[in-house]
Order: sequence, then structure tokens, then C-alpha cells
Amino acid sequence: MFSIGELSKRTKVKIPTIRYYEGMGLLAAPERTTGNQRRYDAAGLERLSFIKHARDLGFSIDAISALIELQDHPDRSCQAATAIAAGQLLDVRAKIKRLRTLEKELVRMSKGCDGDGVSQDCYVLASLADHDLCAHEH
Amino acid sequence: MFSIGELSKRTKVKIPTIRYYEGMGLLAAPERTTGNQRRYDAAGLERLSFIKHARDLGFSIDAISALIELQDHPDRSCQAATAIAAGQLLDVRAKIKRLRTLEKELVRMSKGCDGDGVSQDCYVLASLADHDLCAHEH
DNA sequence: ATACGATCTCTAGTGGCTAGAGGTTCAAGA
DNA sequence: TCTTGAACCTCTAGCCACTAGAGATCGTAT
Repeated sequence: MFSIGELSKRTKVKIPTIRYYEGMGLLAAPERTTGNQRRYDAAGLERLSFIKHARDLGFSIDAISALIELQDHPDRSCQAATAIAAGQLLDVRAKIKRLRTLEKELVRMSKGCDGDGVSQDCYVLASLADHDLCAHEH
Repeated sequence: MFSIGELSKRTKVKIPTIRYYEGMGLLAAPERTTGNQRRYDAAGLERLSFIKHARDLGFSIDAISALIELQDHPDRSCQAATAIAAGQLLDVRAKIKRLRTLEKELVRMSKGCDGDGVSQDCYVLASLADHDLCAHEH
């Protein structure tokens, strides 16, 4: 049995965030001391670790709720979990794609400008003002 | 002189967003009709296009404010604008790096799981539960 | 004159936390 | 046993960049 501070240290999840997860129903409300303080056990630690890990991988709270549902009902098929992970992968890939386009554009923008001169001639500002100067759609 | 709806159509920025930008001080408050409706001119259109373009490239509202400041004071050096763009580039690259790590991990996770079997054996759920099954730090 | 779409302001909600106020409890040392 | 001080409690508000909705008013075409 350990306190919320201890749980926070072990999982590297901040204390208000732990309480927030509890409020959201992601994390079961733990036992309390007579003085109303939370006391966690190994199960709480495991679950929070799971949540932390999934958040680090970019899963939304909703997706994590769904995954936890699946965890708690081992009779259900693994397909659903795999589908959620696949969705997350698509999401991540779409974000990468978009960011790579932005990266290219920003590199192009910065190259055009040697950092001298005044703003009228600044390629960065000119590029932002006029989309036609862009090489890619974004 | 055109309405906010017209401006919205031309820039593809939604009407509430335009008003939000005005409230934030990004976009100058335009003239009004006697009936209190906003009426924009070419300058407003240009500025909003600039903002839209910068937002599409991922610049924060703060960064855009700074860029607009520079635009409005052409006597200042272009270096500042270039620095902001460089910062944005670093940001974008950091995000890409992180997402690529996530992508690898998600691919690895999904591959371990053939979609059959029940949750106890689900590699997706197992991987999330146990960080040690991960190949990369994230 | 009337209809009706466009606009107005204002408030509240989104996601995923984070910060702070103001009060209570726990645990270690004297 | 008492005291101190860190840790904890709840509650509200704030962050970013919008988005949605209510309820009222305006503009324009017929």
C-alpha cells in the first residue's frame, strides 16, 4: 500500500494527472486512509503503468479506455485491440507525413533568406505572405 | 469591402476563428457597417492569408504575432524572422523524430499479434502492460 | 413588407492536463 | 506526547487554438 506521491514517483505520472485519470474513470478509485488519503496497491500501479505507456505512444484517453475494457474482458477477441493499435499507427503516419511536408517548406523558406537585409526582402516573411512562393501544398 | 463570410470563403478560415484572431489581436478590428457588421478590405484579406499560412505551417499564435510585428516594422532585421522560422523547424523535426519512434514501436506491436486468440495472449495488450517488451525508449 | 440567410455577442465545451488557493493529514524527531 | 513540515485533500481556473450553440439583430432580394 503506497501513497499517491509514491505512485507518482514510480510511474513518472504527475499527481494531478493521476487524480485526473481517476476522475475520467481510467483508473479505479483506490482505497482511502481514515484521513481520506489514497492508498494504492500493485494492481493500481500496473494499470497506471499501462495508461502511461499507452499515452506515451500517443493513444487518446478514449482509445485507452477501450483497451482497458478489452483487458478487463479477456473473453473478447484480440482483434479489437489490434484494430485500435492499427488506427493509432495510421494516425502517427499521417502526422509524420504532414510534418515532413512542413519541414521541407520551412527548410526552403530559411534557405532563401541569408538573415541580412530588412523585412521587405525577408524571404521568410515574403513566403508566408504569398502562398504561391511555396513548393508544396500544406 | 466584403463581409466576414466572404473573407472566410476566400481564406478558408472559419468565421468564429476570424473573430477569435481579432480578439487575440492578431487581426486588426475592421470597419463596421451602421448595423455593426464587420467589413474587410484587401489589407485584412492579406493579413488573414498570412496568418492562415503560418498556422498551416504550425507556427503558434505567439510566433505569428512576432512575425506580424516584424512585418509592420520593416526597419528591423530579417534575422529575427529567420530565427523564428528556424525555431519552428527544430520543433517540427523533434516532433518527426518522436513520431518515427512511436511508429516503429506500433508496427512491432501489431506484428506480434495475428489478431486471433484472446486478450491474455494479445501482444498489443501485453506490450502496453509491460514496457520491457518494447524495443525503443519513448 | 416580408422572409430568410448572414451576422452579432456571449458563454461554454473540447483534450489532456497544469497551477494555485486554502485547508487537512501523516510520519518522523524531540 | 507533541510538534513540525512535507505530503495530501478538494475545488476552481487556466492553458492552446479553436468550435458549437443560444438568442438576438442585420442585410438584401423579392
